[in-house]
Amino acid sequence: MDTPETIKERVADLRKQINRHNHLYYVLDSPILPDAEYDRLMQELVMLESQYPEYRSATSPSQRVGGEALAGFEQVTHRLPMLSLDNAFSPEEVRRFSKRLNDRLNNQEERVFCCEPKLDGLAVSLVYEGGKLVQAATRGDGEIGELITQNVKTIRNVPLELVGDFPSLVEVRGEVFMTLEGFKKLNEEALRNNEKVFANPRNAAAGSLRQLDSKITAKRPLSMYAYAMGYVENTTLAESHFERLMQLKEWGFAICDEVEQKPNIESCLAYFESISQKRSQLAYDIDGVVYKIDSIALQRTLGFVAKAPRWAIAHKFPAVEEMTKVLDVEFQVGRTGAITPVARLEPVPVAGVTVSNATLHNQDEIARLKLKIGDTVVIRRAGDVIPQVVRVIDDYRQGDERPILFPSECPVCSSPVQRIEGEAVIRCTGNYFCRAQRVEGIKHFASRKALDIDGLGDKLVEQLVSEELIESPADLYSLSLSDISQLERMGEKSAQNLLNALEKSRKTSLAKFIYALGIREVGEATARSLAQYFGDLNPVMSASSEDLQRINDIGPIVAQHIETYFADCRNKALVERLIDQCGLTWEKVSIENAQRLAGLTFVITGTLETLSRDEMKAQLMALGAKVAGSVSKQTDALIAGKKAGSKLTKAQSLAIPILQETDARSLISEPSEQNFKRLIEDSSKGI
DNA sequence: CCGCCTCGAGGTCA
DNA sequence: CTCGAGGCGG
Repeated sequence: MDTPETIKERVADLRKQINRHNHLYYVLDSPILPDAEYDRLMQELVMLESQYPEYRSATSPSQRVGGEALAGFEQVTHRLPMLSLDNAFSPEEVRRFSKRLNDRLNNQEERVFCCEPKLDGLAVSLVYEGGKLVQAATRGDGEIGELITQNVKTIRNVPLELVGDFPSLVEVRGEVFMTLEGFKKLNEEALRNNEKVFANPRNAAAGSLRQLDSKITAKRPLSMYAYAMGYVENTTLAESHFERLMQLKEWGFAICDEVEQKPNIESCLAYFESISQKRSQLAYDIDGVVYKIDSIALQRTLGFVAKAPRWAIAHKFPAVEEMTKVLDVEFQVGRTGAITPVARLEPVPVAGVTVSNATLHNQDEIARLKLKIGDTVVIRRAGDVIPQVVRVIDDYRQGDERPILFPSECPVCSSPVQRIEGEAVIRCTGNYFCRAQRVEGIKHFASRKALDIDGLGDKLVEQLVSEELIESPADLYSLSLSDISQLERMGEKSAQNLLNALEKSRKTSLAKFIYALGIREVGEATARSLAQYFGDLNPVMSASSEDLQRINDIGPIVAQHIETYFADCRNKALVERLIDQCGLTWEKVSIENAQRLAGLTFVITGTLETLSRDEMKAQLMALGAKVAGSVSKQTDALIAGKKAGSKLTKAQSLAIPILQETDARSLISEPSEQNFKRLIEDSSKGI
């Protein structure tokens, strides 16, 4: 008899069996059950769950066959940003990386590294609460990604539930990829069904994860290897990266077999050689190897630069080179008026993609290459993606090649071009009168890293400008439904979508707003520094070049660009209009950061080496911390530089934790209570 | 820069 | 139904 109890038990039993066989098959690679039997178990489970909804579960292995299609992907903010890695293309660069580490750590000891192949797939972030997979997201821009939970659940070697001694909350990062065998089979089947084939395994994997219907994803041969932990709560973790990977393995994740610990940088280079040898026999595509400082404590000390950890580097394989012909060279005008030559190439496949364009950067580059139109050239895809002309093959010259003539006036607005002494680029002097510069400025304003206005792509901006509906970013906000829908290929639906996106973009952050203005040399990182240092726009606008240079990483040139920008009344008018009329707003300082160190009180003493006490104070206060003048029982930690005096003695007598300058900097680059506690613990051990 | 997915526009056809 | 734009990821 099928009593509720027996059904419940059967469901639990099926899940247990399927999970076990999944693990044996996809993680341990040693199946003990025929596929047909596995399928039968799965079918029975799916059937029972559909018949008895009360026994359904978000982490049941039946999730692996996919579920309801979504209307679209939601966005999610990563608890810790997903950073990228610095690249090295030669042993020399790797050794320089090692030297940088040692210099920063102030000693020349050998360091243990964890080495792992760099899989050519896509990074994902998986969040487990109470051991259950509750969220999976793409990397996105590093801060905000897209929720692809139901798609990731179909990946067979991703555990839906963790086993063993796992933390109550853990974010795991890994690479989703397609094995070469899986890719081949998928394309063979596509060919049989007269569907289009995928260009390469990476794109096939990326495309599979972007399916709104997870039932399609479930049919794609995807795998994932975990390579790091992100945010973790409530557990003791190993103090070595390698050991942490082993912990991940214990919790049920697949880890790449080739991961190894190496005692020093030279053995990392030997590892690179051995992986290079093995590369063609591996079951998946890789584009290099990654070296990470193995000690988590050292990782913490080293911290991060703007978008990458200081303690890791990707050692990439040399790019594949191919030969093709330069059909023509065109000139593009960028946002700052820079005129860039672009080579139109005879399309040629390079490492799985067809290349038909390559930037030539500037006049010097063309002179260096001695390039002419009609030349046969060697091209490669440099560092991941951007095609590059490497050299001209002189032997293939026919004699009918034409020289590349640089324009003396802007190809768009016919203003004279200018080459500033010491700069490689030529620039259009038309500035605001140049349509191309205005268009590029608006594109930049709307771009993902700036105000992120969905649906406002290149073509649309060009249309809006050429129809004279807008000439500055501020004009975007006065567009009406009828303005937009009169355009080619813009129906009411698209127009309304754009209006909604514009409305949404009004709420932004100070850093994004500053970045969106498109001030020369002010990229994302600089914009963030400015926002964090000044906390509001007015002080940035009125800051002198000297004021600006007090910020780390802002030198005289960047400072001058910023000062010049805000000195121009047209720019001031634009900013004013954006805020007063268009209604752009942002939270005072970024609240998120402002609260990170809220409630902590520091005292700074002694001479700091890398920045002044005032700067350290400003940085800590920007993160919400208090900085007091004298040590008392209320002080959470004393930051002691060189030649610290009475404050140090007093802190010691009150048993107040003492942080070194490097600790404080680590705290600023990773501002969290958790990190603060760790630093305090580490420092107390040191005493 | 390129490949992939998705969506909307606008055509064709019923 | 087809086409092209837009968004995304590396």
